[in-house]
Amino acid sequence: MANLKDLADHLGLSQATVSRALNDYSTVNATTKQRVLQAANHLNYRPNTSARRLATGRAGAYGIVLPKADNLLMDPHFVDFLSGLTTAFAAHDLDIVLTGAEGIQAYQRFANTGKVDGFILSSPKSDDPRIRLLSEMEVPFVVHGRCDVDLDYAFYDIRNRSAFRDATNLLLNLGHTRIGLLNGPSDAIFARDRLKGYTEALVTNDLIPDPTLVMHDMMTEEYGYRATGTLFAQPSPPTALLCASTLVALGATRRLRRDGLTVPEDVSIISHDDCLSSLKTENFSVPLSVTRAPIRDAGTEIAKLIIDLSRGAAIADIQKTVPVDLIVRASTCTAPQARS
Amino acid sequence: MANLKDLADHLGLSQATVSRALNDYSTVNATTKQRVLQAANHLNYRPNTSARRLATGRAGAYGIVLPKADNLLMDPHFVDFLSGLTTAFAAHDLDIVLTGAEGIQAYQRFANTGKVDGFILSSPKSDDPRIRLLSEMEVPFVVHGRCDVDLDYAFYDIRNRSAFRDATNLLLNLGHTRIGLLNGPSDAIFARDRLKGYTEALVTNDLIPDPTLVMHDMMTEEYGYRATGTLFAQPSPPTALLCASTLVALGATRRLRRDGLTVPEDVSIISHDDCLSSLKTENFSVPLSVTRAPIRDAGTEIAKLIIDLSRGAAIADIQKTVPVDLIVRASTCTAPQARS
DNA sequence: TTTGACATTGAAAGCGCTTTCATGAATCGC
DNA sequence: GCGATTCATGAAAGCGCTTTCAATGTCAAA
Repeated sequence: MANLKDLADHLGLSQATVSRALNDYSTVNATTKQRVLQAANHLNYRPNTSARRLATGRAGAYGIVLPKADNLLMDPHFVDFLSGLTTAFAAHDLDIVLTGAEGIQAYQRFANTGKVDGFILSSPKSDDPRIRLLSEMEVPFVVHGRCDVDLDYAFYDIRNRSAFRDATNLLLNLGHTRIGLLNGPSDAIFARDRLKGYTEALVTNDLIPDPTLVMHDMMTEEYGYRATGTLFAQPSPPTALLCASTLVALGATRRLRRDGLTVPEDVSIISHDDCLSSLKTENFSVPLSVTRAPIRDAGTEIAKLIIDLSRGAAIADIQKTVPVDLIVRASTCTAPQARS
Repeated sequence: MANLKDLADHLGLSQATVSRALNDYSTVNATTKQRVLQAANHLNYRPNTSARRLATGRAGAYGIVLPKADNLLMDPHFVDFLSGLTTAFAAHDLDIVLTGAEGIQAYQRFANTGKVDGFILSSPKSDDPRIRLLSEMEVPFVVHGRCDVDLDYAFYDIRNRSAFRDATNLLLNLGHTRIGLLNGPSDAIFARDRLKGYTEALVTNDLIPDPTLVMHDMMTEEYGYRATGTLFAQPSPPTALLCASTLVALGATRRLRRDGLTVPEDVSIISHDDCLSSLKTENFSVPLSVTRAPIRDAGTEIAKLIIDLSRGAAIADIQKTVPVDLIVRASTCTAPQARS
């Protein structure tokens, strides 16, 4: 395994010029640069990352801290998110460092060791203490989602509120007046935003939101199944369902079918679709109408954002909220009572 | 951000002693050790990882290389696997480095830079070239699963063959003679092993395996749905189904229900269960009978294995094949034709 | 011919840690 | 009470790279 010294000796040059050549400094002669590059390639030279890091002070990696009892890692969405992240990082020769650790001070510990240049925060809580801590430490970070803190921070988020407002409106236009919402966990911001959009649409249409139609929980298949059971056991059950994820929608349809209800004739469904690669909504028995926002995109976008941020971009320029498509397929139709 | 020199100056000691104290050398006086530890804690000192790596030559991290167009990251199992891995690593203050890269030489590039001390290989192909490369490079690595190479390498695997043999036997004992197998991708070793176990059981019971009853594909929900459709469109459809994953089983049950078939009266189902945290088989409408092997355990075990391996354990001691439980729940019963 | 600007390169000082080797001081056996 | 150990510490070399600063040589301008 050749090192810089070997390479320099081999070329009869100083380490300095070789290093400069490899890092494409303009001050080094074009022909020597060529020579160096060739020799490096020939000797299969790879600069030692630790040495370079030590010299430059930059790690070339970004961290994701996974609390031990994390529901992040219980989340199939995380895989697709990671996928987007790593492909985008690969192009810049950056890595992502996954570390399991307990408590908020893990971030501090981690950043201070210089292992990473910054962090990516997933599933932020409403008043997430990590934001304050990292801001104070002046460590670059990008949040996937948003929080309720009066701090300026970089984030990437989708328009959850308008997405669910639009979806609700569509159902209302189809004549549905009792719409169930199988939402995500109540302490998640995205769930709160979706609830806002849903409520907003109802209120705008002079309907009084019925809290018994709204459920909150971790977005598993079973939750979809159970919550649907609960909703339809009510005296006046909904005629339409809004689901927070495709897995939830899957559970919901399973329950509906068990109970002899058909989609969309008896019940319309709109689900939020993160475009998980192992669960495609267009291939559902009844192709699902969805609010569509590929979570993979979040990964690739956040990669770009944190790179910009590390290069000194203003935080205000690293705040992105992207729109969500509403795709109508076969799981939505006119409400039963609105049909002749 | 204090460094070693600051700390040493502050204590009136040399960097050497402080370093030794922090690394718990026995040669340093107990009271000074105390003093150092306290001061370090007080000054919130964290040794710089790059410097330490450079000095020791060890990275304190293991790598997972994700090919760009990877189906690893399309796999919900991967999340649970990672979860196990990181929690086990956290206890040893090790990290995992995720890197996106194309081609096999990515491993070489990656190891040579000293970013990681070794690798974890997922979804090995039958004659996986990575094994040979890494063996030659003498870089520690543990394979999740097994390959068809005549090299000695460290691995962790579950007894796929006996698991599916047992499951098939159970179904045979219940009187089923036509058993569908919704297997994983045909180029995956685990799928091949499962097929072996399945075939073995049939042959042992004097049945001729019918290739039209065996399907291979990526283990998605849709695959379960479609393949089940195909199987039951046959002139003599199966009375039992063996599924390679819970997502596949989910798709299968969806299809069966659509086609008006009930589980287990019309069709018995046994699925392999990796115990994904977002999809629990015990909560299926009809609780699933399963061959059970938590993939999370694979993560925690592999973490231990690679640590041992790096410490110089013999490869022969780092080859683990764990048994799989067969759990009978409500999705299996006597074959229809075997009932009076 | 002298001078200054420019283009290339090298020497060497770090980056922050570990670890070998040397050095005193204290302790022991006899 | 003296050499031989043991204990505890410090000085300093090095890990492999980057980067500042100085030192060449070259060439056009004066």
